[in-house]
Amino acid sequence: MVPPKPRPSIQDVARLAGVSLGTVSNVLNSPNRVKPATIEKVQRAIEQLGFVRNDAARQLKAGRSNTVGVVVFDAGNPFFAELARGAEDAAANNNYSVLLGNSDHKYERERHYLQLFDEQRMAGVLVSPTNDIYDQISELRSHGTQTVVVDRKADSDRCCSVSVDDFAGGKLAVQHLLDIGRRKIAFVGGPVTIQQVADRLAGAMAAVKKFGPSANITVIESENMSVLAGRAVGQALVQGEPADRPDAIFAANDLLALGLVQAFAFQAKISIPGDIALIGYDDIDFAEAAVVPLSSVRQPARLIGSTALVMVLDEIDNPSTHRHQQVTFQPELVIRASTQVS
Amino acid sequence: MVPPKPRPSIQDVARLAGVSLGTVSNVLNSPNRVKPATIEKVQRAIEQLGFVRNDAARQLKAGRSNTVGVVVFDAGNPFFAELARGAEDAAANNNYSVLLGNSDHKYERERHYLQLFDEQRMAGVLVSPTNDIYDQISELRSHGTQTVVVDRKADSDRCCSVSVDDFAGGKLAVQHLLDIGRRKIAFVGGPVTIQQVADRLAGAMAAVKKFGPSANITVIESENMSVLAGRAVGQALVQGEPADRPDAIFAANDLLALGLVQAFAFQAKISIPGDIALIGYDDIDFAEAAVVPLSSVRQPARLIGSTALVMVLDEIDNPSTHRHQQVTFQPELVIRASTQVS
DNA sequence: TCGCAAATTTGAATCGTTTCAAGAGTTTAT
DNA sequence: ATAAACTCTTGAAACGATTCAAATTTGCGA
Repeated sequence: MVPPKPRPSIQDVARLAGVSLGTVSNVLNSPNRVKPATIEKVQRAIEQLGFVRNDAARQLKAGRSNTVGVVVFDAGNPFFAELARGAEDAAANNNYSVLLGNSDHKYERERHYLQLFDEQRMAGVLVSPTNDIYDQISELRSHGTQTVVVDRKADSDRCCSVSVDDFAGGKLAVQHLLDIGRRKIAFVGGPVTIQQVADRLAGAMAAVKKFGPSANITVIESENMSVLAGRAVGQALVQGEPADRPDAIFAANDLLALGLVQAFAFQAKISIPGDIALIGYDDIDFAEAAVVPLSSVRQPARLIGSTALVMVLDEIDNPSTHRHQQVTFQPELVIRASTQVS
Repeated sequence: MVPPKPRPSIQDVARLAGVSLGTVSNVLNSPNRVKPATIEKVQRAIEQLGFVRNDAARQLKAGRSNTVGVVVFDAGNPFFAELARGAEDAAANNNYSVLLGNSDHKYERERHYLQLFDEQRMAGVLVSPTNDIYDQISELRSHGTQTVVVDRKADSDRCCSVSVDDFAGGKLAVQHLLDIGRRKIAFVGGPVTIQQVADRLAGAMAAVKKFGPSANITVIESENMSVLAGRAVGQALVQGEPADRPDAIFAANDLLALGLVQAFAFQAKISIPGDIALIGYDDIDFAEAAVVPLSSVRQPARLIGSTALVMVLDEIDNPSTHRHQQVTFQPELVIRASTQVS
């Protein structure tokens, strides 16, 4: 059993290479100032010792890190996975790294990650906040960690945010359902305490209201936003009176919509879009690949991620000239078979 | 424009509270040694200044961090998302944090994250390696960063690994297809250079071989392992001669299988399991929720993650008594409608 | 009131980098 | 040959937390 040998430091490298520690540091950080022959010597020593920079010491001296933390509440949701990917791409282009914390819908874990990122003096943080996390975000910001809110418009103008206009998205979806002649609309989603759900619903209602009294919308609140929850709602509809059924459904996300598709398609009880037209939200890969390819409202997930990252970097690099901004992307209607009456 | 005020240090807190910096540190780390009244004073000062510990300094002194890095190649794949979740749960129980790096199938990014974790002196690392990353892992290990390989058996016995017996899984799947009377089996998956795919295929072939000459298996190599790739293969089968079709398919993962389902179900060209029985791999949530609920081979993703994390912690905490081990979980057959001839 | 042990508090030393003024070598221009 | 102007290299001084031996205070019994 060898005692864990201490890792070699820049000192050890310097000693082995026969130079001073300042020179080793220069080789690492500004090789142009060092004579090529010396670089050679130092690099040989680095290799020989297996030296790896200690980022903790480096950060301590520098005062900040080159890493941006991202907190999402469901890393498994394709939308967030895509968003994170966008952030990573943008970071890679700027010599930053992205580390992901998955809060798994748990408030406590979300706090934990924000605390961790604060202690680690992350250069910046991207966070898709649950409802009650705002005070902690402003605390983070007041400590000097630049933060950008994603997938939701920041309440105040004291911080940047990148989001998609969920109201417009909801309106777009329902407008489309009305356009193809449906009048008895149902909204499936929940819990409505989630801001995004509430906004999409509000948009949906606005569309119906604007259309006039011949159309109406009912709200079916689901347990959560998963495939299984969607299927449960779908099964209830299948078992209910056909006369009570809506002729079109707007689901608050694609997972729900997929669950509905499955419940309806099972033994072909309800035809899509014949009996019920169906539109989802997010346009995840599975939407296109469903039995009945699913119409959806596309959110530019990747773009949201990369934009947010660029914004946080701007805030980091130009704290004095930086102006906070709320970027809101417009969602886009994607029409597929589930709302196409041939 | 205020210049970014430097963050308060433990020194500032000490000054404001009128105690020495050692006392502040004690309040933070061993409050039992400090008089309650003093704790009170110090905490007030901490609050007032908005002091947050500087993890870089703490790590520098301590020599190691409380964070475990996890590198996965597709954070969006439900299997890995679940694995990460398991790791996070186990970490949370032990006062560790987990940070996720998504390599997005890119070799270069995988290297980048391993390098980053090395520089950050992560307590440990969990990594699901692509084929060519082994030398870098052993480098990591030789630097003293404890590493556990997940979702793949480590080549050498010099490091821990947690995996699932893919050979057994493949065998299980095909044995089941044979059990329900199918003889003309097809394997869909690819590229076969992926170790996991190769192992599953080998298991499948072993099952057929053991059964005897009345059964046979053909390999249909897919572009990749996505839903779309599965659908492409499925469409080719739909368009081909019915006589050439297999009577059962084993897909190397559920995404492929879902793609096949969709191609077959479209206009009900091929019935499942009537014409072709179908079994997937991974048992992701979508499998149960498919039009035809999908039989699959379940991998205990969450358990893999938590086990791996516990193992890496053991290696961290007891470097001298720690024995490397290769844990291999057995996969489990999950039978659903897609292979049930009623 | 005094003495001694236990309970608190102190602050210098340390971790491994980066920075930067100053020193040492080289070259170029006269 | 000498000054001026470079190019390289050096090493002490941070950064902010933890540790720990030493100093100080407190509590208690006689």
